[in-house]
Formats: sequence, structure tokens, C-alpha cells
Amino acid sequence: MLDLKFVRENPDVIRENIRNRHVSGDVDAVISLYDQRSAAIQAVESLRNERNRNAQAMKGSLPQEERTRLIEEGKSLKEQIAAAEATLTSVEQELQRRAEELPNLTHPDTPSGAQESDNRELEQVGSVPVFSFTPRDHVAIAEELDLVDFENAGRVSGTKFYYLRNEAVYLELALIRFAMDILQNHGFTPMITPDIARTEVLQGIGFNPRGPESNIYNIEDEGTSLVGTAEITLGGYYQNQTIPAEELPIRMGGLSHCFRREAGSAGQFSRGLYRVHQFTKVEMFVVCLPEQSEQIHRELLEIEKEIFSSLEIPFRVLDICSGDLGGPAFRKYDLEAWMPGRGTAGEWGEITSTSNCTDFQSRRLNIRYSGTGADGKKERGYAHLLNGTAVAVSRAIIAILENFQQADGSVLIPPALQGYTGFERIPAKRDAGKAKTG
RNA sequence: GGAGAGGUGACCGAGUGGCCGAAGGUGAACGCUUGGAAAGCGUUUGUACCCUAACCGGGUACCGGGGGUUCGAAUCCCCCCCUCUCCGCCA
Repeated sequence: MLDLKFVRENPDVIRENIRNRHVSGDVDAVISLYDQRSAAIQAVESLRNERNRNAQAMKGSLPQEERTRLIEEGKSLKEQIAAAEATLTSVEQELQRRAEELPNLTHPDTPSGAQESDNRELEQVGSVPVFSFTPRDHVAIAEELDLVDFENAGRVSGTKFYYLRNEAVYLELALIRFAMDILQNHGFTPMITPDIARTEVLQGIGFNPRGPESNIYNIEDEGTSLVGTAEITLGGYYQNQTIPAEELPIRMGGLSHCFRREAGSAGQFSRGLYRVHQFTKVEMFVVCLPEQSEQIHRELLEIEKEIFSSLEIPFRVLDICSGDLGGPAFRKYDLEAWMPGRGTAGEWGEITSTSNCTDFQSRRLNIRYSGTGADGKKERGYAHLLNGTAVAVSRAIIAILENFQQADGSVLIPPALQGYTGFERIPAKRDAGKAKTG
């Protein structure tokens, strides 16, 4: 959520930002409600002031007449206060609702635009592999090598679920450990997080669990949801806390499952492991001071590049355009890996994303810092929050299977990962008994 | 899940209807004292929001959370949450 005082004082900036991001949001309504709220607060507080005076006046012993008069006055005040409070509550709820529709401010260097094609490509790293044969997509590879089973998962859990089998299991475990080790080298605290979070935390991070377009699985009767990313639980970790400035930045590397409903998304670009209801992800999350966030955002991007460079997966870096940022992000970079089996002759596919959400999430989550400024005075404010994908395992597996497939049908393991998998290659088709169904 | 005890400021701990934003202590900051330090003495020491040019001043709220009773609630009532102890269950 934005700072409403800032919105009140800079309506044109907000209007321009809404236009630039191609979202809807009514600044004038927010401002009007904000003013109504101030007036309502003043009304309530002055009535309460009178009530307190009235109560004070009744402390000692008084003539019965006087006492009766004061009690009558108090009763009247009580009713007026209740009415004023009801007004305030309804104004506040409406203000909150409208204010949450406003997206975060946008970094001045963010490319302007509404579509994916407006994203700015910053660089390409590694070279797209050239095959002496027609490369297959990861679904074909995985089925032939008995690595992924969608069919039985469909019966057991539903479509877009999957079992990993054989080497794919160790591949997932290896990727997790590989990513976690890199994060630890960069000063991140390794964490394994809950896969369920309370609604208020989801909302604080910027997810709307109950909306019609929600991508979130809700737990019945609990006020909780399955998390779509560890960003939720890592952000919630410091909810309602004030952190001493000298402890910042705090870097966390969280492992979790991610659950997404993905209602209505189908088609060839969602094939196989690309868009699934459950996957495993190692997520980076940073809490820092406002003046640190831009630098740390670059740092998160560098770590993502380090991870995929080390895996020798070709990728490109995108500076995401204003219309594609999503509500909380001030600036966002995506890494897209080359996926030779995607589309007709290979396509780029998103594998990581890192966002600087500035104070947009921390205001709602109430995560603050306190310190001493240069002038010796106390300083406090909302911390800046950043997140980034270290490894989204299912998509990393796609990239590895498709880029490292060999003419003989085997798949090489990226050298950097071999120490973690314990094998150098997933051998070509064996006669290992696969439980066929159907 | 069942039974009992308890949740007060940075911390400990008083407070059972108005004199409580909250005693006392600890810790911290500043000053005095000292050759220096300790001790001692004095002063200070929460957050959010509203009004305001103002982190000057004024006001409101906050004693786990939410409701209620009352002219008035940290104090009384109800619901919920959490912690501790015992029992049960379980990986």
C-alpha cells in the first residue's frame, strides 16, 4: 500500500503512475476518502475529549443534582461517540479498499509499456545450444527417461500435478542444495518455511486470496492459504516488528513448496512442468533500509545470474516494463532461460524474477526500522522489502533437460551440479520397469 | 484434544472501577561528583494517529486480541489467541 499522505499531496504523480502502468485506480476517490477520514477522526476525538472531561468532573463527591446532570450528559456523549465511530469505521474500510487498488510507484528507468514486448532486454548470457538432431521438449525427454509422471499424478491429485521419479528426484534435491549453498555464501540465512500462511500476511505481500481471479488455494474454515511462494512467509517473518537499523540488511534464503491454482491457463506454453499447481522453490528475501534497496536489487539479480551461469544455461535478462510489474513492484528484472523444446524452434521462458517492492509491502505488514540519523535524532520508517527467485526447481529442470539433451537420448548434468547429484548423466532409455497406466 | 496457571512499558514487577500512560526496580541517556572509574546525587527515558509550518505545543488511542457492561474500564463480563505445568495423542 502507498503512503496515503504522499498520495494526498501528490495526486498528479499517482495519476500519471496509474496511467503509465495501465491499471485502474481512483486517486480522487482515495483523496476524498482520506479527507473524510481525517474529519471523522477529528469528530470522534473531540467527542472522546468531552467524555474524558465529563468523567474527570465526576471524580469527587458532588451534589446529587450536579451528578445526575453529568451522568445525563455522559450518556448523550456515549451515543454520539458510537455514531461517530461507526462513520469513521465505514470510511476507513472504504479508504483501505480503494487505496489498495493503487500500485506502487515506478522506478524512473523502468521501460514504459503495456505488453511483454515492451520489456527491455538488458543482456544475454551464454549461447543458445546448436543440436545435430531435432531437440525434444522436456515432456518427451522426461517420459522416455522415466523422470516425470503426469498421468498417475492426474489420477491421484489432478491435472498439472506430477511425480518426479528416479534421477529427477536427485536433480531437484541437487538444485535446492546448490542454490542454498550459493545463497549462504552471499550471507543469506538458510530457512525452510511453512507452506501455509494467514490471509493477512498474503494480503500484506500483495496477494488477494479471495478474489475471483485468485491464484491461491485457500484452506477451508481456517483463514489460511497454501503459499504461492516463500516470499509470503519470509515477508511475514518480520511482520509487526521494528528492526534496529544496524541489523539491516537482513538476507533470507527460503525453501518452500509453491501452490498455484493457475485457473484457465492452458496451451502449449503451459505444457509439462512449465506451469504446474505445485513446485519447489528457493527464494531470496531481503529486508533493508530505503537507501540500500536499489543496490540490493542489483545484488539479487547478480546472484540469479551467477546461479544460471554456473549451471551453463543460456539466459537473457529483462527489465520488466511498467504495465507488467504487478502491484507491489517498484522495479522488476526477469531471467528467461533458453528452452529448446519450447515453441517450434525454442523459446525463452521465465525462470526467475526479482522485485524491489520498496515500502509497499512493509507498510501493510508493519515492518519498520529504527536508527539514529546523522543529526543524532531518532529515525524510523518502513523498511524496504525485496524478493528474488534463486531456483524455481520445476523450470530449472525444464532448462536442464532441454539444453543438456544428447543425441543418444541421455541428458548430461551441468558440471556445477554433478557434485550435488552424484551422477554426471541421466542415461538413455533403460528397461527399468515403469508402472504404465491406462 | 482435556485440566490448571498466567499474559502490564526495553526488561522485572505493582496495580480489582475515577487520584493510572500506568508505582517501584533494572537497564539506557545526559549532567553533577572524581586524577580516572565505581558508587552516589539529579534529570530524562514508549508507540501510532489527528490538529499544527514544526520530531514546539495540544488532543486521541494503546496494560495479549476482539466485543460488552458503565457517566467513566488495565481493573467487571463474554469470546478468541498465546505462554507455562500436568495428562492424552503423534513423526
